Amino acid sequence: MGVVRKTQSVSLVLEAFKADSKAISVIDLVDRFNDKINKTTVYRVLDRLEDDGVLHSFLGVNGIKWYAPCKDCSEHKHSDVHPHFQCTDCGKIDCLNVDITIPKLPNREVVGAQVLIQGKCEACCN
Amino acid sequence: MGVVRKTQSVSLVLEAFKADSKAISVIDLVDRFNDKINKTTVYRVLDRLEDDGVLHSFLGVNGIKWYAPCKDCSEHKHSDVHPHFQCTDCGKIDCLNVDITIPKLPNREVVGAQVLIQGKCEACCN
DNA sequence: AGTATATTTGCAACTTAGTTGCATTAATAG
DNA sequence: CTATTAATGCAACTAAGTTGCAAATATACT
Repeated sequence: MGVVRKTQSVSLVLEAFKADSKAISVIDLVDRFNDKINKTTVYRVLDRLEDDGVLHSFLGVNGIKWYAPCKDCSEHKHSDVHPHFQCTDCGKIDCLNVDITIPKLPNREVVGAQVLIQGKCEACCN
Repeated sequence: MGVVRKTQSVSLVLEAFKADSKAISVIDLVDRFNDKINKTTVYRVLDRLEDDGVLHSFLGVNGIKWYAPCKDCSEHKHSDVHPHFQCTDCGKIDCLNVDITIPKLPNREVVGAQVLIQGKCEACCN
């Protein structure tokens, strides 16, 4: 179901994620492409790529949207239960390959969770 | 150090939290008091109450700011490691009295974490 | 290749959450 | 009850994200 067309904008965005394979904030992407892709288009491309299971999104410390490449996400079932780590020094975000166990909650039906761990990243620890 | 004066605005805001003791979004508070307290003042009162360790803040699903009464938070050391639960049906948020264990991360210094669990709340499960 | 169709894009204008500066008001100390 | 300092209201602003619509472009079909 190639709902997502391989346009120039899509290629550019995907290249950005291939380059450093970390999470990138929408703001950063909009800024990075501000002479090549329109702001609105960046938002829409990211939206489509998320729908297609290529990227997944989450919120950083200030409620800013970030995207990262999906590894184990399929189009319909996003396994977004992995935590993200945001550095308080440089602000960069990594996806962590760790599983966080969400406790069973009586009388509640859990469908997902967002975990954002804050601290100093590997680079900033030196 | 009574840096926070007991003004009318502060009393009104505190009453709101005493009333239902759940988390309340800033948007809700601004709206609730829109004929009694100026929007800017609501933001500033919440800010001060958080500094004083009376309330703690966190972000809901759409990056909207929420506040909840602190139980074990002191003025200088906020023990904000408890998770929050946001209902996907009614949108309300509870503080959970559960501890989430953050895994040890090699080469990183963890200073905190924000955990937002999503699902159906007790009321909406019936 | 050339054309039809549907998706994608750019633009401008808008919405919404949150912030800032500054003059006025009100709480507390003395 | 006055002086001092913190708190408030207002208006204007910032920044992230959205919407509608006309123009452009990718794909499917012949």
